[in-house]
Amino acid sequence: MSTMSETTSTRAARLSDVARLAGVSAATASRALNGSDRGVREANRAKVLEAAKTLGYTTNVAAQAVARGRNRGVTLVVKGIPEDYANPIISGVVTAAQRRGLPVTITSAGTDPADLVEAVHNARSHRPEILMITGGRATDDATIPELVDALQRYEAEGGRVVLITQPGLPFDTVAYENRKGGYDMAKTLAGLGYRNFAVISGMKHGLTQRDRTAGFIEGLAESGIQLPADRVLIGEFTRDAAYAMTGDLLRRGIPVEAIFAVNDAMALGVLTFLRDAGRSIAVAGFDDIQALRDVTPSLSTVHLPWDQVADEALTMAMGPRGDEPRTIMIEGHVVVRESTPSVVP
Amino acid sequence: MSTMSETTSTRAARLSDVARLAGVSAATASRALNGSDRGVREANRAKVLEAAKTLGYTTNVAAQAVARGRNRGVTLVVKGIPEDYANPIISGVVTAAQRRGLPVTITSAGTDPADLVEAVHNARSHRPEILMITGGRATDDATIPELVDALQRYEAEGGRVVLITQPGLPFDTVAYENRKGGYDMAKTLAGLGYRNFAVISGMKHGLTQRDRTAGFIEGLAESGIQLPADRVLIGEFTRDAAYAMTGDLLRRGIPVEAIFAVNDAMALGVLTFLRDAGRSIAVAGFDDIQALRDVTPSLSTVHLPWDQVADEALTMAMGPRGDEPRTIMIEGHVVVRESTPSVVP
DNA sequence: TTGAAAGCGCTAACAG
DNA sequence: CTGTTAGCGCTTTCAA
Repeated sequence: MSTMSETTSTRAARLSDVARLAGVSAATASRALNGSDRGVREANRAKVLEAAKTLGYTTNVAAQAVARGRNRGVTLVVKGIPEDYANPIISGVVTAAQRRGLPVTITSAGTDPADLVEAVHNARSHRPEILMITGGRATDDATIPELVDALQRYEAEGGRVVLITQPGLPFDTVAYENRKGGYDMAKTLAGLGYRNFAVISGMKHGLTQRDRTAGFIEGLAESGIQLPADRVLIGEFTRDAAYAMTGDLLRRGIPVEAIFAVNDAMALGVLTFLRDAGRSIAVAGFDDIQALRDVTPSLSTVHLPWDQVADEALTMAMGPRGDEPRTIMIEGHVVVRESTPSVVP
Repeated sequence: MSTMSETTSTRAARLSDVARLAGVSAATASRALNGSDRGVREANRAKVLEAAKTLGYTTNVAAQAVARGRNRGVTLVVKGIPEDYANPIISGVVTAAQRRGLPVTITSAGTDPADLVEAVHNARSHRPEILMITGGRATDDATIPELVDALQRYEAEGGRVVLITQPGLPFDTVAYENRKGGYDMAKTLAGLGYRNFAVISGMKHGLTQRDRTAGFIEGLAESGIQLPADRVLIGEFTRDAAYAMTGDLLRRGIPVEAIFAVNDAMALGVLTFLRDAGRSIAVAGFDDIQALRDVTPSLSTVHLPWDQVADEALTMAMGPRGDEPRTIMIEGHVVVRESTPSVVP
């Protein structure tokens, strides 16, 4: 009668189906397919593998996770994927995990602090072995206690937590020498002959930008240059905000020779504004993200070894847990490119 | 004796713990916490919610998935995350799913066709409601049958599959009018006054680039311009390959006025090479990815509405399945920017 | 509206 | 090396 439309909702093949077809017990099939054990006779293993293939069997990871109590692999929580399309940490972690044969699951949290907490709750509900969190943190973040609580509970339950970028929380952390990077950049720019600076920075309470800015100011001071407070502009941590801030800055008519943006995305905004405005001012950034390598002029910045960051994080997560939370600091180094030509005679 | 180190490996709170604390049955707790039902007295619901909070309870999604037979949300399989850091589809899907309150899981497949198959197997093992796959496909891809098989099984088991970008497979698909885009671009460039062209294209059997190239050639032909076969260069589908290919092209000494790269990433490679070589030739791309908006000269390209693409895909996936696989074609439109100035007198 | 009980598909002792 | 037997934590009939 009815046209043979595919209403036939097959049941997915289960382990027991495979076992039956192979003529072994479910336990043996399990061992052959997913067990870390070696204990399966070769003949049986082959039979099971073949049965699985003809049945199109796929492990039900959910069931596996329930039985084992944990999900294999790492869950990476990233703040604001939609905005930050070129997040270098994502590809770093994916690559590093792939190399170790670990499945990675990426989940995106909104940019709001509360979103992060929610995303962590979600991630936790998947019971992954490793939970990695990346994205800046602010000192005035009211959700921190809640976040820490959720994470601590998670660790108490046997999960491993590694934070990237957010030092100061009681968990294993990989962070960068933001202050030193800013400091080095200041020295470098001073060495290049610049004297009049401005800093384009992000949210007032953001840890990352605060340290980078502080380091920069310190470096200038050591070079005998005082940075007036009104030369530090603060706004959103984005390219667009930086674009706008640069406009504000120039409109004030201050004779700036070089602008330090606390990250590359913002530096890009600065660069673009200057180009649009037909102004020629030196610009430096921080991060050295891949996505910017074709920008003109090429951007002077503080290079951060992203793959290494990801790798250290994973190594930490896979090793035994220490008595105390550890923090690995990654150093960057200044790379001078075209955006900051020497002005020394 | 022993320092009170945190060896206490707590068990994660379970539903039954919550139920006990709230003084109700597990069934009721379940209904209050995750059930779509309404049938729980308000007083009880409140008690359960509070108990869950004090216990720091998080649903065990794995167990939930086992019990329900499916995992809520969409799993997005992306080809080659590490390389393609600026994949516009990722952010589109994340955004669209977020808007609908659907959890998204992103998994990365290598660039090799076999990797895709493996990634699909993996994704399938999570039993998500919706499986979305994105990434180009080649006509000579030997793994297609296997891929189709895995996907069909998945659908037979009740899952929903949506392909983005890979028309011609028996699944619901969202694709772009690649041919038309290439065609329009050719007409546009011809209208701008260009006469001598070259095309920088990707893998020989790649569907996407093939269509874009074919459309472009057709558009030129209609404008009375024949494109000699040796003006179509073929290589990897990447910025770096395009960079190298442009070098090859110019070394041949052919008088090219405009280069059409089949995607923006490649166009970027072309642009950069030309800049490095100090040559001034018009360049056009395809995709209009966000990441390139600050490039100089700004890139003329075929704009594709990525968010709409993602949205259509999700709408398709959430609606009822049709008798036949449907394909939604998304049209792009040419955007002329600085990289292709008019040469008409 | 609520609870008891029977699974969901898999793994992990424990014998054999 | 292999099978048997319990669960893992949650949902979902089915009765009450």
